[in-house]
Amino acid sequence: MRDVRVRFAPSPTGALHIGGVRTALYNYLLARKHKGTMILRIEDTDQNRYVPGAEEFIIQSLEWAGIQIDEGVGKGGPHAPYRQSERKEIYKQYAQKLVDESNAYYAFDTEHELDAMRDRLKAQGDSNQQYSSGTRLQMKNSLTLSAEETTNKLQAGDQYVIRLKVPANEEIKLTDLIRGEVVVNSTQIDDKVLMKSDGMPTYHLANVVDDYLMKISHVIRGEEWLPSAPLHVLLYKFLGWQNEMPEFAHLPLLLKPDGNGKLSKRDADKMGFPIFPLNWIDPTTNELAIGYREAGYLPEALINFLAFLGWNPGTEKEIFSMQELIDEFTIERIGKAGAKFDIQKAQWYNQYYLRSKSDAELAEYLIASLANENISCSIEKAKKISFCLRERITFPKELREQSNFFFFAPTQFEEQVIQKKWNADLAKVLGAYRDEVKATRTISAQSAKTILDNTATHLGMKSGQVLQVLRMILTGQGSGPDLMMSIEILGSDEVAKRIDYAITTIKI
RNA sequence: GGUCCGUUCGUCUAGGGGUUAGGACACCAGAUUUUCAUUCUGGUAACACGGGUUCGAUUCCCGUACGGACUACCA
Repeated sequence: MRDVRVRFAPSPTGALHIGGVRTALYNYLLARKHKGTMILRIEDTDQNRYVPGAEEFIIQSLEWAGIQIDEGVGKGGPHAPYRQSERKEIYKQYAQKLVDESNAYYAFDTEHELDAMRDRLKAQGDSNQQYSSGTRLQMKNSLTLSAEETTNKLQAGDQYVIRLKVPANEEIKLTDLIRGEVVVNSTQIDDKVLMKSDGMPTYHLANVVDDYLMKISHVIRGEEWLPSAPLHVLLYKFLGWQNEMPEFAHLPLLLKPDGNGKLSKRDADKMGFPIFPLNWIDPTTNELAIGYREAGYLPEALINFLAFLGWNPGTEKEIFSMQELIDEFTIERIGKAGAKFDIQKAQWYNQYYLRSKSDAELAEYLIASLANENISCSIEKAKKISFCLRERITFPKELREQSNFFFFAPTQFEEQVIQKKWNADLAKVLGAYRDEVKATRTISAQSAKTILDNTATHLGMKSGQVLQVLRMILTGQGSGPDLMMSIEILGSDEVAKRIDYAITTIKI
């Protein structure tokens, strides 16, 4: 098997989409599995759609996701430059070669003329209105113009494009690693523009030339490219590179969660989940789209989730680190059908990976988010809080949200609970409990429990009768983490203070 | 419209000529937790349809339906 060299080749027309991350991931997994090379190539041949910042966004996103680039934009390498806009001259040579060998031709048709041709064919009831073997001789190009006219036009600086001369009625076969053999009749393929009038190549030419020059072994890309894959095969053939042609694998698409169609930013917004890996501010609208990172997803969770959208190891194991994915990954086990995007599964993965963090790691996060609000907290306390909350959270930010009562005493209590449970006897128990707690300098969850039991029993009650109210006056909430552990963290002084406040405030 | 690709629980999927069609997420119930969450146990739930081939088809073949992608001087 030849050296595995794969590329992720996005176009900087906006933020990198989550589907793009998956495509990059599959490329990366194959590269790492075979000790190959992962290349990042930027396909910026459309000057009109270029979005500033998109390239940096792509690089940062991959970095965050843990997808490492070995060669390419931002990294360099033996086949630089890796930005297609900087390789114009290279494409021009190959386009010229194709023209010289009569596999391509100059075309001078204006946009208006092209529209007219399509309208005419449509009116005739033609099933497809293409610039192809059937129609090219009715158009204005170097096949219909005399050599002299063509030369004159070129020299006069007339606008032109170079089109591929696709032969009529030839079976073009290709083997897709995911779909098997795909056969298309060349009559179905139109004479694709290879070089645009602005001197830039189109995707088709640039892609084939670069994949050849960069010695790409496997082209792993989205299914939307499958229809044009036969065209690419034809290009390899015309350029004499059929023996070096990469293997193709066209990935099933990520579909929207409800209904059908491919996943779009609109769907994600509607359902309330991120579509981009990182925060992205649209440069034209200035609108902020929250990224997976900022929404609290851990990269290992996202990667595990994404890997399983269309691929599985054939076993019942569902938790995979990047290294395990690399070890197990094979293209053969990629599914054929599109996968609906299910954010609930992503959340489940997130919860799993978040839980596998140590108390110290969670504490670090908690301290940082508290620091943003100028609230100080010792490492010890933060670790205890993390221990209490770790089983209760899906996202890191919940650590801060659910720990609020540790830092701020409740000032009001739920009417319903108080109305229902509060009475003179209970107040008496609470008063006694406060005194006992206050007398205990350092209170532990264990001692908090013992004291409560004793106090309640002594006054003819059961601790269970007091617990709900005690939670309410201590935390302001009807439910939450283990109350005795919470008391330990709060400390005896604070607990006494809060009970005191409740007793003096609540009047029945 | 044309070309290409696809179709197993609600979702992601395993499987494969004879299976109680397996797992995970979600959902529901019970247990644990004197709260909630967690955890544990259990449960509901799928081979798109019609023809072949075959002793037998969810699995192979052909159609149909449905869905998707593509059909630009966009990638």
